[in-house]
Amino acid sequence: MLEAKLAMSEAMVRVRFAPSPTGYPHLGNIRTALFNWVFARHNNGFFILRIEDTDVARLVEGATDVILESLRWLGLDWDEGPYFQSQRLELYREAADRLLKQELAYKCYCSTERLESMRQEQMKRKQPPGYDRRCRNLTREQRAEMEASGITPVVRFKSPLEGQTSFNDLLRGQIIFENSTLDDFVLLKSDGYPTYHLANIVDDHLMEISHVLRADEWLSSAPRHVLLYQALGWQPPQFAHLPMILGADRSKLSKRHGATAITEYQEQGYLPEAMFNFLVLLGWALDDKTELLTREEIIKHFSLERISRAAAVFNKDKLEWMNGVYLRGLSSEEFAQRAIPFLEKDLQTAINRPLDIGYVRQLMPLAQERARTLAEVPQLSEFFFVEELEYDVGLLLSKTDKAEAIRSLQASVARMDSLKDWNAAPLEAVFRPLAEELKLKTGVFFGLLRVAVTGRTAAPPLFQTMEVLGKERCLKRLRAALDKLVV
RNA sequence: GCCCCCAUCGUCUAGGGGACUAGGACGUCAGCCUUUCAAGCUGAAGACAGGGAUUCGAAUUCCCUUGGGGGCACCA
Repeated sequence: MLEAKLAMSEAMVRVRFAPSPTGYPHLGNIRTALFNWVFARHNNGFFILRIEDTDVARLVEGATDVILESLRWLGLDWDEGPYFQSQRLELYREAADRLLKQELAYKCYCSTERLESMRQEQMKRKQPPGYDRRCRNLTREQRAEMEASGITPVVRFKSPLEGQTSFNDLLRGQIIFENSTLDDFVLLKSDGYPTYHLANIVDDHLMEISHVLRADEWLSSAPRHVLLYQALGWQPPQFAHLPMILGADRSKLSKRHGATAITEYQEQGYLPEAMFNFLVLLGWALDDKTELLTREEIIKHFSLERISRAAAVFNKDKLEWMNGVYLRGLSSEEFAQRAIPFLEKDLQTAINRPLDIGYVRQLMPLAQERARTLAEVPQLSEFFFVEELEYDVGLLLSKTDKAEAIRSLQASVARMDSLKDWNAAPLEAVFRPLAEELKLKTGVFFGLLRVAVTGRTAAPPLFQTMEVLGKERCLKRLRAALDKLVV
């Protein structure tokens, strides 16, 4: 019984996403969250959210909210948390005290100025920068002296001076570091807050995290973490360092790369389901051909073994394509629902709000076929809403001369006037023969009508557009076009 | 400078010794469809970084070089 329980808890997957609220999460951060979440769901495990707010100086107001919002947007629900490290300071202090007591850590009184100039000097001499361990072996007297001078010390870890530290990375195999390349890093800052290294280890242990799936950039500090686990006598979790997502210039994603915050993609009209699908494909693939997968399929098939080791460059074109596919896959009702906020927000202010929902529903399918993002919908459909079309007369005359355009439009007005059944099919049944009568190619004639009716040369199919616009609007617009030509 | 990771079309990737004249997707180009646009369909161009080694056989294994990335804070 006990054994069964042990085996079970051993197999229990508990992963965490542990962002720091020093900025808004970008694609890379969220991809890490997503891999953790999918891994948890695949294994019927737990996905834990932990906010690593131990840097008081760099804390960004509202960042935590944006983190939560980003996760919610993508449907990455968490089973525990959010925990806040700022509320757990006592735990880190206890761990640091223990290490101090066991002489596995020591207090360091060096000033930041000294450390800075030391680093400068090391760089100048092309030496690897790192703490020179001046305080590592202070005598009792020296320490008393420092304490007396009122300096608030930091606590540093006593890294082993020789030997190796290694661990098995689930993606990369055995990773070995020479201890001599590690310096005595800080565990506890002088403000009483822990550094990432300490807090991370304490929490991962206390929260019984089974797998740490984090970005590649952490690989270099992994030996410090392993050493810390050893010093504290704890079993380290399994590590997997995920490939990073790079910007188009192949460097680490940062503010420089434009739309970094994931919430901006929401504003730009991307669907969370498309983003989810796209993101999982950045570093993971099911097979040699599947690109489109539902969330359920992803959960079902996800595995660490199929994660690639190489960093990936974010390819926005592909995201856009995929978003378009998801957009077209929506029911027209669903599409309308999602597009309406964008219409309300971006349609020109001269257009009355609230919009006529019935009318919106009618025209949405025409935009749905063409949009790659929801943000494009207002632009694609604006001509449906404006009272007066604004366009250059020249557009009417791009394929015909003036006399012919006038003659054609007049004939069209006459036919329209007498048309009872205002639908795409009957409209086409009227205008196709009319083109023949006018001795115009359909391309030319329909092109003329298109400009008159939409003010553009590129628009949804003419007769469907006319159907949605309605007889009154169409007549009005043809007459407006005639006015433009006659004047 | 030191340490670590990585390396297949422009980009995302499949490939885990013979099934590879290296597959798919985005993008690009061409054609078809067509009242324009979009979508769709068909096709084309496009990659195993280089050099050694192992092997009957290497995109696949090993080594070196080169290239790219990351780290080296009282930041995470």
